[in-house]
This record gives sequence, structure tokens and C-alpha cells, in this order.
Amino acid sequence: MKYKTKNRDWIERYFAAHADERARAKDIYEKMTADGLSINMATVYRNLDRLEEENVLKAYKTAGEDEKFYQYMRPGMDCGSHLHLMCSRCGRIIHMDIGLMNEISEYVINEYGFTIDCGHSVLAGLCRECQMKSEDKKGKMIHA
Amino acid sequence: MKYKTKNRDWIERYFAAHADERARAKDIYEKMTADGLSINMATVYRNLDRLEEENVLKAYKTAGEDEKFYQYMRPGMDCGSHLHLMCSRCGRIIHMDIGLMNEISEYVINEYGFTIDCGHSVLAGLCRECQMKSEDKKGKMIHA
DNA sequence: ATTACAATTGCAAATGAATTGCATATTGAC
DNA sequence: GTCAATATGCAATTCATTTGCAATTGTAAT
Repeated sequence: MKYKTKNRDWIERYFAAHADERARAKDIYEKMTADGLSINMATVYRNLDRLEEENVLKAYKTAGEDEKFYQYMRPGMDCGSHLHLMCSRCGRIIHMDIGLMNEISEYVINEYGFTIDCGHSVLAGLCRECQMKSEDKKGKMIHA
Repeated sequence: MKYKTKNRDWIERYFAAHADERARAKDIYEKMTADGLSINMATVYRNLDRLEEENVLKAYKTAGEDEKFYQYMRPGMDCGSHLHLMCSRCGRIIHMDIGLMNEISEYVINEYGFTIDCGHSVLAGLCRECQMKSEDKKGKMIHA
């Protein structure tokens, strides 16, 4: 049912080593090629799909961007019980353990009869690093 | 800079009249055609883009679905200060005024240095109606 | 209403991400 | 090694969306 291949292995190791970054099919293709591997886009797509099914990766799309993004899921990580922060600038996803989660869930159920599915819930915004970068820019602009 | 046209007018009125539903370009094309209007997909796309720019509509994409969805934004509605609930089944978006919002924002800033952008933040899950429907199904299955 | 020009539209062609069919190559169990 | 199952490359295809351009329509001034 499941062979171990050089390609899929490389891809999984790549994502594990860059656990807090996201990548597109194209990115993976380029990195593999740059790493001296010969691979085909179709294979990249097939392997990404596969790793997503196996819950090794998480995939998502956003309104502004045309391509699907993938990010590593730590083994055993339970995305069903915490919220996610996604940086609109760099795409990084932070898995947020939050004490408030129960309060939020209850509030939403009581007020709207809505049951939250944490695994697919994302709060968008700016991460610390990207925020600092944009503040740098502002600073420069003032002195320009 | 901005002419009023029958097409864009129809589209805006359609979304306003179905404020709690979402629709794709294809849906709009079909409804307009069914309504006796002759319109071209390119025009539908151009008008949807335009209405999105004007903040009449909000657009989004999700990982599982290939097409962009649009939903009406009530005029003057400030999506920058409340969270959004999106039903994974029917796509409906609920604008949720929540007292907890400040607490959540503060928590996330303090713990992660992350600044939430409410306008693009979506909690996924099941709305009351869709939940009842799936419970119906379960009931039927038990008695089947 | 006629003119004049900018904005809008239709049509067909182009783009670009993702998928698929099929022949060939690779994998792992024996 | 042999063999069946799985994975891959390649080329062709699909499908949503975009674009160039000529024709049409909307608006305001005459």
C-alpha cells in the first residue's frame, strides 16, 4: 500500500525541517531541483496530496493568492482543540493553545448555535517578526 | 470613473437580497441567464472584482474548493472589529459581535506578539441549520 | 437630441494551477 | 533475482480566471 520513495521522503523531511514555513508545489519543485534531484511537477502534486491525506501536511488557500500552500503538521499534533494564527505577510501558522478556547466555543454555541471546528479555523493577522519589519520600514520612511 | 450598469446593478441587488448566502461567478452567471439577461463570464468576473474592491462583496477561497466565493457585505459594516463564523457545509458567513474579542486580541498579542486582523479571520464550523440537518440524517439512519 | 469621450461589454484567445492516462521505472516482499 | 504493487515522467487535458481588442453603452456637455 505504501512504498517509501526518495521523492516523498525528501519532501517530508524538507517540511519537517521548515516546520514554521509554508510552501507551494512550485517551491518544492524548485528546492528539489536546486538540490540536484530530478522531479516532475505532477509527482510533486501527487506527493503533496498524499502527505496531506496522511496528515503530515496541512493545505490551505487564501482569497488573494492563487496557489495552494502546504505546511508541516507535527506528528500527534491535535489541531482539533486549538486555534490557528496565520500571518498574512509570511504565511507562517502558529498553533495557539489558548485557555479562552472553551469560553469562545460556549459563547458561539449559545449565541449562534454554531459549533467551531478548530482544525479549520484561522485568525489572520501579522506575526511579531513581520510586524517589526513593517515598523522598520515606517521608521526608514520618516527619516527618508 | 464609474458608470451605473444594468449588469453590476443586478449583481449587487442579487447579493443584497441574499445577504446570508455565498455565490460563485458561475452561480451569478446562471442566475442572470435564468433571469433573462444575456451576460458573459468575463463580465461577471470583472463586476465581482469591482464590487469586491468597493467593499460591497467579500471574497474568499478555501482549501477544499477550487472556486472563489463572494458574499454580501452590509454597507457600513465594520469587519475590522468582529470575528467571522463560516459554515463549512453551506458557506454562510456570520458576523459575530463578541464581547470576548478584546480579551482574545490581548491574549494573542501578549503570548505571541500576533496582531489579529478581524476582517480576514474566520472560525470554521457548522451553523445551527446545517447541524440540525446532519442530526436529522443520523436519526433517519438509526431508524433505517 | 447630438456629440464626444470614458467606461463597460462580448468574444476569443491566453494563462496558469492542478489533474489524468498511460507507458516505464522503482520499491519491497518472497 | 522475480514479481506484483506502487510511483514516476511526460504529454495532453481540464477548468477557473484573465486579457487584448473591437464594438457598445453610459454620462455629461453642447
